[in-house]
Amino acid sequence: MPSDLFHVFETYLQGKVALTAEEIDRLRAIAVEKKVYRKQYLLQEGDTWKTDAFVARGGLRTYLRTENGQEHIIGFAIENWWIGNREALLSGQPSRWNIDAIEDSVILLFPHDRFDQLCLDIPPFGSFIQTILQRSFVKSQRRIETTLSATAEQKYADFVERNPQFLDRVPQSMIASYLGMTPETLSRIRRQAAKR
Amino acid sequence: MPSDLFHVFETYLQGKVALTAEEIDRLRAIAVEKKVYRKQYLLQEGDTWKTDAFVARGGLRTYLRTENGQEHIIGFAIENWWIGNREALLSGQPSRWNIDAIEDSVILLFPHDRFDQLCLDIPPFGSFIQTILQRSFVKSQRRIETTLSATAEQKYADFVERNPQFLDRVPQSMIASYLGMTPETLSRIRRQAAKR
DNA sequence: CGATTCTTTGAAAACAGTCAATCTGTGTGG
DNA sequence: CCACACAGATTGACTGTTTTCAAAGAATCG
Repeated sequence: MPSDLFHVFETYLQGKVALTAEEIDRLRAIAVEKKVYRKQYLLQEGDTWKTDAFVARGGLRTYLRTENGQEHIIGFAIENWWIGNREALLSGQPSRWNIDAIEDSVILLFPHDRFDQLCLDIPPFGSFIQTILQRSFVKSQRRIETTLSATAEQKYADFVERNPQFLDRVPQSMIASYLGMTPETLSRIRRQAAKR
Repeated sequence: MPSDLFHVFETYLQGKVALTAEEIDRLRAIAVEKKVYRKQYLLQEGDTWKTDAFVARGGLRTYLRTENGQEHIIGFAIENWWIGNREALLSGQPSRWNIDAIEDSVILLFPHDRFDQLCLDIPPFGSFIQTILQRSFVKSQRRIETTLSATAEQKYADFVERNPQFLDRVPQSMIASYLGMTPETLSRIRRQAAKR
């Protein structure tokens, strides 16, 4: 099995931002490929996080584990998504989150210092990344909205509508966790909704 | 009453980012001061939003009104905070949120086009603003965490710890809305917590 | 097939929401 | 200065939803 998945990233960039071959080479030069098999960690709480990370293949989850052992899912990421922990990256502090693989995955890791430098050196790339970040922010605010205003059933309907790509790749119990309810509740809600 | 509160913004910038007098003048040149009295709107759902906005005085709330008339508070902002609707700003679409004043307030409005240009023209300012945005993102993720993992009582304790500056300026019923509970529930929680 | 993991179901308990009434503090007008 | 109105906060009784705990059913994988 060949394992150079940088081309996935190249394809992703196409149509999103116009870069020269040299510029892409500069990105390639700093990319490190990392395989994370199912149930393995990409990041564990307590560790530091100093990279920008792109999922080239597979799927992962980011989650918080509380003192009493409960896991709360912050988010999912599959191929062509960015993943990581902005808080730990900006603060330099140990991560409070965990990231592990739901499927065998391949991640491209870009050391943050160098990545940031490339954002400055290649303005179109920099503003592209900035847009990605701002969209993440908007998404996270949308999630807060839904959390505040929607019933459990509406939350699930909203998730199905906005994230159909996860439905068949993520266990239902993890979706429940992401939505802030127990697996039992989600199961019952689905039964209710199916009746219509 | 003199009404030039740009100096509040200047004071805010000091120590955060080193700008020359000319650079500050360029910011001043595009700033428009707007008074928003208590209960008046800075932004109404359906309107477009094309500015970056800095609160020079007073306090405001951002909230979502659902079909059945319920209000859900997205956030608060007081002097020295930025306020606005990034989703509407980025998309150009009509706002789904409302922003109104909790106290008589004065806002500095920077037309987004020109503001963005200044971020490019004055790199230290640009990266300062970028940092602000990233911190907002991190904050919003923190809020999601708390929503998912904390009990009602923990949510309130967390709010008190992180946002003491709002406690004596925002009605308790609005804090309840922000935390995703009814005013009655918050009242009961406070009584419980006081017993210890 | 057997083991493991995930989902579903049921019954009881805990929790938060609703509705309605009362209480408290603030500010206004007579 | 007092009386009143108003907004916000509290309290109680009740209802509805979600969680918890336990067990049984699917589905998946080696």
